Amino acid sequence: MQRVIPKLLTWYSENYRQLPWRETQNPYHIWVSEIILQQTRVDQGLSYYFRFLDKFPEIHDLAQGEEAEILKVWQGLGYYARARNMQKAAKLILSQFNGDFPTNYTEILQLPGVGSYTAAAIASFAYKIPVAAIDGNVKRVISRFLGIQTPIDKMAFMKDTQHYLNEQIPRIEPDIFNQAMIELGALVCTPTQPKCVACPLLDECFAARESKQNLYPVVAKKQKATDWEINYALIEKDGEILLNKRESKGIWGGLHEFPQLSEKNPPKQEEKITEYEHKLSHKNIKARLFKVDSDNYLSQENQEVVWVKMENINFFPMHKLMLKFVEYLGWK
DNA sequence: AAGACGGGGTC
DNA sequence: GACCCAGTCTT
Repeated sequence: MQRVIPKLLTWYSENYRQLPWRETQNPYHIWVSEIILQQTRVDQGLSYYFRFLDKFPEIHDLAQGEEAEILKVWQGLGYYARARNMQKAAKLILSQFNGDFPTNYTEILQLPGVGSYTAAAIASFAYKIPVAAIDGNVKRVISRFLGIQTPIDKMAFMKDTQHYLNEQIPRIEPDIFNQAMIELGALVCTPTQPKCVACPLLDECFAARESKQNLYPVVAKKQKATDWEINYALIEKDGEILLNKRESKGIWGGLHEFPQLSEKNPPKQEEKITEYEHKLSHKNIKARLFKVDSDNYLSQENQEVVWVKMENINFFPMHKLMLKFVEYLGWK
């Protein structure tokens, strides 16, 4: 693609979005932005970026923060392992790198929560290291540009594309090349109705030449959501309610929610307060909230419960489903 | 190699 | 309702 790279870079210089993490070479700031933006749209992540850096201005602050404090900043963004991993990584940077952000691809890749894309993004954006950052945007661009039949979610596609782009990426300003490829996928080479007339790669694009833009990228997997029913218990006593902190691994790890009912405390339909359906990419949840008398509630195993004054409930990090209940109860 | 992991925008 | 977003980790 050497012939179209100059056009790509010119297109980028004339069309890029001005974003706060593009105004800095601070590796910590860039790292924060890249983690937030994993599987997350720019519009959705933008306010979190500012709040996160406001709360944790330096790596040091992140390493020493309370986990609940970090999850509270992350509340509502999803994929909460990202937040927990960031603190692990911050601690690792203090202990293994003397508090300085690692400066090469291999070391950056060692950080928890940092995979091949994020390591390449940080290495190129912060240190101008010529390694291709391949996210969903870039995969789509390359899939169409070369007309690749291998599904983009297969390892072979990533491997081949990494090799291909690592050879194509300019040694001068590799960061701009990566930004340009990502931006092209986000603004022009979009999943549906790509704006090919505005594309700097049009002349050499396989899909455009064959009018097969809609046949690429090829995708193998289609994730199907499974059903999940949750029965929560509203247990109140002396102006306090019971909250459970979820275990750190798995869904909503480390977040707080009402205790869940089970065989030991079966739900009574007549005590139902309200119910919500909550959709995740991998789960269709039907959640009900029951009023449970604190005297009749039997303590359950594997629960880390705490009594909380109602007016303090919002100090605890909670998931979106839980927030629906809190809002319904008028506590938010 | 496949599944788990959130929430939200778009068509 | 399906797709997919500046993906990574676990099994």
